[in-house]
Amino acid sequence: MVNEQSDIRREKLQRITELGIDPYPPRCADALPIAGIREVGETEESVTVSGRLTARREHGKTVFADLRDTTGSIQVYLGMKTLSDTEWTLLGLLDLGDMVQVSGPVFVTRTGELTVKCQELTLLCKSLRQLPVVKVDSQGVVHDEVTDRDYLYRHRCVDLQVNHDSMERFGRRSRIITSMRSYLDERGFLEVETPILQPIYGGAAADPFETMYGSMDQKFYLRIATELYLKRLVAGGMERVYEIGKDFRNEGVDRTHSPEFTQLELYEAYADYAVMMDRFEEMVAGAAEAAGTGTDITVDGTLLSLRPPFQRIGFMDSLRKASGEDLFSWEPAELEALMEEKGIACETPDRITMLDKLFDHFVAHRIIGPAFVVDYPVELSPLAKRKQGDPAVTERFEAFIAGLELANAFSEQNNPLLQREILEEQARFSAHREGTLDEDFLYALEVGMPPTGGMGIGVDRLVMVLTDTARIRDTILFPHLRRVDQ
RNA sequence: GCGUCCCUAGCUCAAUUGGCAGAGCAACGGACUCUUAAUCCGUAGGUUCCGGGUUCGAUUCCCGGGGGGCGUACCA
Repeated sequence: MVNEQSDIRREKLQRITELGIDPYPPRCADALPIAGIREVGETEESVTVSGRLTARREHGKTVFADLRDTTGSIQVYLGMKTLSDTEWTLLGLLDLGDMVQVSGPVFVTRTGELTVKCQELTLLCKSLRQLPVVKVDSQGVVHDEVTDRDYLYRHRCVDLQVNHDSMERFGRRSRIITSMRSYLDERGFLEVETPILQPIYGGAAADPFETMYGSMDQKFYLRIATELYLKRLVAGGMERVYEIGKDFRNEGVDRTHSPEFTQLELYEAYADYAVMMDRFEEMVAGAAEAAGTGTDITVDGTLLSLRPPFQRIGFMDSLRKASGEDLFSWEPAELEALMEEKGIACETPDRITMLDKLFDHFVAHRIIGPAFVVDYPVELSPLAKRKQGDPAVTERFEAFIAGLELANAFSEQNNPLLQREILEEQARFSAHREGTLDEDFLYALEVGMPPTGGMGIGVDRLVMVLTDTARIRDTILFPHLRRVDQ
């Protein structure tokens, strides 16, 4: 489709080429980051800076332009007298969005703006698309901010350029992940990669994406968790392992759920869920520092502290307190009546599922935290060990911050006979399973896995908390959108 | 999946009861040698998401489709 705006830019491109200028040169001279130039300040010496043209203010034989790179923005002064004829002509053919390199001394204008006086102008890349022009006035008010989420998600390259917050958020995401990786690396954890395509899926309860493996003529699934493979590695003698990667759950999308999301799973031999609590506390505090927020953060207007130790909340206790009833002694029919009264839907109204839903309703989403919910009923925790002295509950916790479930951890079940029994039982009742046991996982447990603590951390959600972001999609660079046929 | 709201120029948004589709920014032409949402004069820019229907006439009302936002459900 022909569009007048891009026609104009293509024409300019043509004229630039006719000037003997390569609009897409293969390389350019070394340049200082803009932040570096701001540090140096005024100087007679010539500096070189590269960036994208974001604004232009013309005054006849003089032009002021703004140049931006990842480190910041700076004003450039371009005068007809200080440029060659070709450069001056080139300047007239530049558009907002073009990338250029300028060289010259740095001075301060009458109005106090640090400015590079351009004595050499080089085009680095001609932009053929007109991007939205977002302006910020002297009061700091943003004008014409782009708010069309569809447009921004479909063209993240535009979002990153016009929305400073977005660029900032993804920078923080990267630093958060780096800090967690460093934390684990420094403690002797081995980063590994396990299959994304799996013949049998497991490690969580969720609908999988299915695919066909052509040359094997077999159905495969995109993993819903890395758990069962990582435990195989612990059984094999990799005593400390972790994986940061995508899991895929063929489920609905909402503010806190993305079908493709990033999870960090780690397993530590000779440790238990109490050790995992320490790990979580330390990693979150470290990630907060890396994100530049420190441990006192604000999420959706609420102040909270990420300084360890985090609060412990009993699953059953908290439900008892929050509901004012001892729901654990209730009959299923009574629970069902309460569910109906509260308007909580439940497809499989067995006692334990209902208790879990009631917990979500009364407790989970209201936990500001940070807090560890402990003592989960065994029925909800098929891969966790039972608590000594209280076989009704498991050595498991879920970590909550600002109402979000951020982590799930337990002392891993390593009794192969018990694990088989539980998984077989599970397979009989769970709608999510197709009755396929992961025999190779059980084989690994039979070979023998030492006492082990394991944990999964929802990375996208951690980023949400540490960047005060309301939607998980805003922490994912390329969230899924329906395909639109053009 | 269900409910609800939205889709108009490159971007942000108008358009009375159903009556000539408009503005700001960006773009284009011109003026201007320290501006910074630069300013001033002028110009162009539209499949009103798509397809039907009602009507003399549809951006507006109705039906169907597409995409998105929000809420809700599913997600040990």
